[in-house]
Amino acid sequence: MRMTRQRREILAVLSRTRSHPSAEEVLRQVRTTLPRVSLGSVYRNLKTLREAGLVREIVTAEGRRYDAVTAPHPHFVCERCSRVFDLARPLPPRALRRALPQGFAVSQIHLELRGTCSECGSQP
Amino acid sequence: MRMTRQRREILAVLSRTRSHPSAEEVLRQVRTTLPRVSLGSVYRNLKTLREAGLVREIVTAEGRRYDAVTAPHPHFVCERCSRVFDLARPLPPRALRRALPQGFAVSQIHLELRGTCSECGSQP
DNA sequence: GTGAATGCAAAAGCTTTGCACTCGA
DNA sequence: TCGAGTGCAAAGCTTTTGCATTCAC
Repeated sequence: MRMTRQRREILAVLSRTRSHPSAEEVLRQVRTTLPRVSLGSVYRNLKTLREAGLVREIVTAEGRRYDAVTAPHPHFVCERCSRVFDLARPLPPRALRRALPQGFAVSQIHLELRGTCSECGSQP
Repeated sequence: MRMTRQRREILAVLSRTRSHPSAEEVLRQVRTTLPRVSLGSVYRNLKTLREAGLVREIVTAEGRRYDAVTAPHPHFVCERCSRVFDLARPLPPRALRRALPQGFAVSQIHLELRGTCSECGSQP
């Protein structure tokens, strides 16, 4: 994998935030440093970085978000402000495995909680 | 909510399968009975039925799927054949709640396991 | 030098929407 | 009857792709 300026910058943007930006938001951030980057390159690089295990894609009802923290951890999606929060990893996988039919092999666990974050909850 | 033939048939299709069809697949099924149904009506009805609590939308990396079983339960997505399977409800919510920051209110829990189903796993 | 990566623009999904017509209550 | 719902087609988004050019190695 060739480390182009675009690729490096996309990775840097994702590494320095915990806000789980969309591809469009990554583009905006990257353009503050490299103004001529195209949206196509952002998508291509997000895919390449994902395949290299450096970036994780989070699919929610609100769209696809990207995360440089690839260790498995659950997310909380606020249904009012659409922000995505990281949660600590709370899952005893034993309980899950017990629910699996014979012959099913798990490679990933996506756990997403939805609701209202503390900030939105304190507003009327 | 007016119970049109289209709406009734869409609900019937979803109720008689456990295969979590996409909107396109719902359309195909409904058209065996009502050949002139449009894709727009399928989407509009899925939305209406969802808002009425009669249908659940499942957002996965493979696209949106629909389910007439609205009781919360986790899913297993096979990464080879893309089929979606129902799992029994195994989650002790207490463990999850402990992971939540102060002030966050949970309205839904989406748990998705990914991997290889027994059928695909037994093939090379 | 050379092939992987880029920018640009077009294309390809998937989902929503505008509009005149239909039909369920 | 009459307004919610429909079919059709167009529009809207997001994501992917083709192609000539650029640039990291």
